Amino acid sequence: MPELPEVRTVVKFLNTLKGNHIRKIESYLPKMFSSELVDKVTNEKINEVTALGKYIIFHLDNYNLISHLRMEGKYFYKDYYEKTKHDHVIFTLDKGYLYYNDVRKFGTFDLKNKEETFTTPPLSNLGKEPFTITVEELNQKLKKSSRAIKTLLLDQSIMTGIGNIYADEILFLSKINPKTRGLDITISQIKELIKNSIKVLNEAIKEGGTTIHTFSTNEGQGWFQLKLNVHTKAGKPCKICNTIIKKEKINGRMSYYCETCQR
DNA sequence: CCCGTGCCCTGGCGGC
DNA sequence: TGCCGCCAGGGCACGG
Repeated sequence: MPELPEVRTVVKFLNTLKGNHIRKIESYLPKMFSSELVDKVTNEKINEVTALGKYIIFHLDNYNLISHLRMEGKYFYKDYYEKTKHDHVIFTLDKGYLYYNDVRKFGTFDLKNKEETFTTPPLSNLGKEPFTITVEELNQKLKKSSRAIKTLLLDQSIMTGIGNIYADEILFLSKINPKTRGLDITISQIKELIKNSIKVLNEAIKEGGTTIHTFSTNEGQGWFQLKLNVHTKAGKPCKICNTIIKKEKINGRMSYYCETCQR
């Protein structure tokens, strides 16, 4: 499931394609990529690809194409044409083909005029990334909520970029129980949360992301799964204190944590 | 306004 | 061995 580090990895790869025009688009899933999008995007040039949280932004000539991979969306580039299973959108470029592949069909595409890109949903709903949020800004959002900190870390309108894997890892490093209410989080804990969010995300970016289910790119898979402390470690001993890692659903999201280290 | 729930979708896995 | 049923999971619509 692509979170900020995986999206950064994909964007790095997509930027190798900039300068290409999108000469033709085949959409096999109009619900995901409508014929109106096909018409508008055809013949536009990919000038730049950037990321915001978990969103990919293709900067075209007249529009910005916003892509979200959700659970299993992937981009593949080949210099030849070969439609495979679960390829839903195929972009013919000046040189080669870009394939959008998505087993669960959860991914989304939005097309925006340049000036409305960041001022309309979905991007206008996002909080800052952990790299730029301040302690005071995060405090303002957490202190009025009785929801669990795990849930709040997943709320993209508070901070953007963190998903289920990294939320568990960040809480472990910060020694915070995932069920702690937002309003019970102290200022020093907020400092820890921001510090560890940056640390975990940067390390994961360095590893090319985390491959737990199927995340991969043309560059291959990511390797951060080898550095996970708690996520997917149910039944195994905590690396710090040997307590067995607990697996528990919190507000509908599977969560992994150490009951001893995270109080 | 705030929060919880259900939905989208399909491969993989547990159970029998 | 084979088949059925259930589950994961990000973001959004909806309802209390």
